[in-house]
Amino acid sequence: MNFSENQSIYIQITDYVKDQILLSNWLKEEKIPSVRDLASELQVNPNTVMRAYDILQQEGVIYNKRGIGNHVTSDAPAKILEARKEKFLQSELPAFFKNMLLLGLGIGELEVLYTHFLNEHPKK
Amino acid sequence: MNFSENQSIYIQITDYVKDQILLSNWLKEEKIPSVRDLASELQVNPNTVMRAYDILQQEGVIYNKRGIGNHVTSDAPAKILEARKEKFLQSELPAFFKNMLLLGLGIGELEVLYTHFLNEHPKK
Amino acid sequence: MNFSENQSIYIQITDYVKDQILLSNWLKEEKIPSVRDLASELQVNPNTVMRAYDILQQEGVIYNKRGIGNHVTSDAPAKILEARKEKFLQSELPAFFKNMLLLGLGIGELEVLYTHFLNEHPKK
Amino acid sequence: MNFSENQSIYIQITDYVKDQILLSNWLKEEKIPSVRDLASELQVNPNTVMRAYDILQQEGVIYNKRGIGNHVTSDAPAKILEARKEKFLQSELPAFFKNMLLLGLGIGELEVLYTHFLNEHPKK
DNA sequence: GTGGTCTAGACCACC
DNA sequence: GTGGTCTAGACCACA
Repeated sequence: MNFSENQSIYIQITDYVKDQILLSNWLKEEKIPSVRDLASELQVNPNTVMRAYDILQQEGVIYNKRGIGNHVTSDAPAKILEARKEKFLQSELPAFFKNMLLLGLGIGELEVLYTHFLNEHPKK
Repeated sequence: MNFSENQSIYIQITDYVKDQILLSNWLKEEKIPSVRDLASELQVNPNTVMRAYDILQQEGVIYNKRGIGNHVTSDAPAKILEARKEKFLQSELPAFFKNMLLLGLGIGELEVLYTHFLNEHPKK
Repeated sequence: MNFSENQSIYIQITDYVKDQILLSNWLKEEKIPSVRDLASELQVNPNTVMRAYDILQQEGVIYNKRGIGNHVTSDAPAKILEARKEKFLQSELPAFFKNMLLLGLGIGELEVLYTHFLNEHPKK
Repeated sequence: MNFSENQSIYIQITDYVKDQILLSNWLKEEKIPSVRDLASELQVNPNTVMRAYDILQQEGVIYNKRGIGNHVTSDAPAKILEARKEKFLQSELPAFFKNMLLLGLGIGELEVLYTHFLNEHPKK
């Protein structure tokens, strides 16, 4: 995995885990990779993975069974999706609209660009 | 002004200055607020404003008349617009469309949200 | 049984066993559940129960008859009660009183709360 | 400061900070010691103090002014007191009453012990 | 084997 | 000066 320079690694790891869950690669109530395993897979220090797991636990996305490992909570996918939606509507959308105004882009032009985008990124 | 937690303050200040120029609040060849004045207005350390002005100078958005102050360059609005457009098309737009897909949002719903936004942010 | 997050499970198991003895659910010289049985009943790893039994043996609360199983010692209730009393008076009581002061709780209010508690936890 | 063996150091540091606030040694909106300063004062690694400060930030007890340092929030004392009260009523009180029952201690005897305690710990 | 804690030390962005 | 991130490595409790 290649990490972006703009964001701290542990945040990118939380996003990575959430993606795996949303993509159903890691299922509800199933064990996820141990701290050490994921660390060696992603080529980072175990402490960094630990920090990501800490955050995910606080967010209720994973939980720990002592001595056994971390597991996906049953409502993890819903929570993740909800949080992303919230963030999109609250912060990304207004910023996007503001940019449209500044750049003089109307909803009509946007639609053209969107159609373009869909053609280049067809559903699998 | 309220600063976001996610970005460094000096970057937000450069954006603020650029916004003022794009909105024609600060005109070409006109003097902009001194480092000290803007610092006290925005409630930040003068060094922070200084750093923002440094960057704006490097980008050719403002220039310094010794002993007088900083001024907007004559091609500032064009430059800023160009850069914003570039960034918008290259990185923001694809990410935005990707999120629309993820959240199952169509161009129709987007139009409704946009109309809403326009009503809440009428042009002066 | 629901285990607290704040304490290790094997400690909670020793407390559980001691409670059973104090409540006369498990009598002197009687056989107590085997490691496996208690483990499956409490939904924990047998090693964890084993560790708890080890400690209880060292404390002289239970003893092992080879090939037969663990039994409550004849002086177990007295020992447990003595230890609890000691701990209660030495550490819990002062901390409790200190908290009462901090929260401005008097002996009168405490009595009300205690009556409440008794109503919700009637003796069998 | 002497740390207990039973609890992780960073938790004890959060309690230490809360105590300072409750005792009005550190006032609302005032700067608290920097990570490095407190670390050297308490003879621990800066990372350990950092972890404590992280938690306190999440709890809304302190907040960070970038490049300047951490400060006590204005509602910190109320929050801390509220949390301690909650914990006392929810977990300490029931455990305490349960012990009273097991040890055959009535409210009358408790009152005697409390009077005793008050005599030994007079208000300053 | 699992996670959790702590240290030492480096480097960085920011003010 | 401030906090924040990351690494390397040790040690421990727990299952």
